Amino acid sequence: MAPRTRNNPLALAVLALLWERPMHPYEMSMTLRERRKDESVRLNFGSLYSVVDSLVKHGLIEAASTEREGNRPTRTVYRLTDAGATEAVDWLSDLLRTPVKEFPQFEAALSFLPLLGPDDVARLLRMRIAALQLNVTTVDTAREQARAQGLPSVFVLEADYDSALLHAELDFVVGLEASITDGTLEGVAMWRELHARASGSASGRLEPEELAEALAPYFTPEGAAPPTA
Amino acid sequence: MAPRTRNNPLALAVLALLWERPMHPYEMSMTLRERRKDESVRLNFGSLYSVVDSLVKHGLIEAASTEREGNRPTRTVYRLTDAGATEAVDWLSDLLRTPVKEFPQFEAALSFLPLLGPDDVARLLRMRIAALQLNVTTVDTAREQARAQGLPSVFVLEADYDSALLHAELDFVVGLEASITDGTLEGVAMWRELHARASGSASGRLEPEELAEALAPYFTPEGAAPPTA
DNA sequence: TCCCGAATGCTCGAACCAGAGTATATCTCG
DNA sequence: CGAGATATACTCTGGTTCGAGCATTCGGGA
Repeated sequence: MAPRTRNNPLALAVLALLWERPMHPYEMSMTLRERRKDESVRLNFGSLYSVVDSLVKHGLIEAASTEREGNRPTRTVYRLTDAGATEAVDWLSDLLRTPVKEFPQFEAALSFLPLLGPDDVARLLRMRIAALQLNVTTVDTAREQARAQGLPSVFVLEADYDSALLHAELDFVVGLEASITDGTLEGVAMWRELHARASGSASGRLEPEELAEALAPYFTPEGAAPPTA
Repeated sequence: MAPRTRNNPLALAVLALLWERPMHPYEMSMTLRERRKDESVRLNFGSLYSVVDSLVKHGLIEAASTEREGNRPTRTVYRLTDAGATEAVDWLSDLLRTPVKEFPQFEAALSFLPLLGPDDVARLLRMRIAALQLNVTTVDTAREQARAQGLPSVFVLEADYDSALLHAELDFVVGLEASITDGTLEGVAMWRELHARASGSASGRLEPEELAEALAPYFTPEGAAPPTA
């Protein structure tokens, strides 16, 4: 048997839910929604069913019964196996112990920022700031609501984490926007000049050569020799 | 033609690289490595070649020539099309303007934390803290090195962002570990009791019923009625 | 009574991705 | 000077993921 790769955390969610009681897939998805776990784990129907199949194939869960209510499609109810319980604990422990490298899309965007001009970037970042502020209030009111319901913090730590990351991103973006706008970001002058020339050109876009030349001193073919002063 | 989905940021990286000059796929991957962009964009060979194919199919890049050196496999050199340049700018703008929901694995883990006992969790978090501290120093020395090479900050913003997120996570985890250990986290008493009973049981693991009962007051079938005091 | 829309519960295909595998060329080091 | 390590440059395969689509049932209003 293929030695299971732990790629989709939705599988962990399934194991965790079945820990409580046997369920059929649709019920799992509804339960995850009800508990807002779909904010922390990517949930979509197609993936859910294939994840369940894969868990069955690896003996971590098993069909407990198939039932039907009225004339609806039959539902298969699954239960956790011993191997599944062990796997849940192991996997969860691993995730807590060892940070995994993530690739946020915004980070990718930052990598290629110089393609756009500084003024455009600053404008876009201001829009991002507004959106982030909205997200912050959304998350924070959701947290308050959970507290008001008497749900102890232990059960909503994921929201706290989310909030912490959101605030960190917001701070970063605010600082970045400011440093571009007021020109204190190192290299912004060169960046601006590059695009000033470009906007005079036919396309209005940065010309390939310009960018290549600007980068050349730092990334020579021989490998990042520092530009001699 | 299928209206291209913007899922893999590696495609954006390809567009950005070809903006500078035509390249063949292997050269792209090496350039990304050299510039450390593989820290911000998930790069692997298999994906690179399929991403390139897909971009060709959608007319965003095109084969410029095929060449061979000595007896090596032939290389196809690609160049950016006008449509590709537009797409790069649009996509990049979108990524900067609009935050996209990410699903960090650690957040998923936090969602299912109560499966483990508080002492185990605290121990695992202490290991995570050590690992995160190591990552922080790694990222920060890399940044300093880049600065020492004279590379202006505009070209390494992604590292700054990474560092900001890392610090935020570190702070969060340190706080969480402390609040579990000293018992100030709300609900930790109940959590501890749950597992104290479990460890006396045959399996040494939390019994399904225990967890279900603990959760029941907050997530009733009718939908999250607050437990009446 | 009958139709609309929401909820229930799953199926399917196409795209996507990861990473091992392949094959040659060059470099290195005793 | 030969053998292994490293670099070059893909190719293949099989699993994963997405999201639209399908089929049924139920409740509620005209």
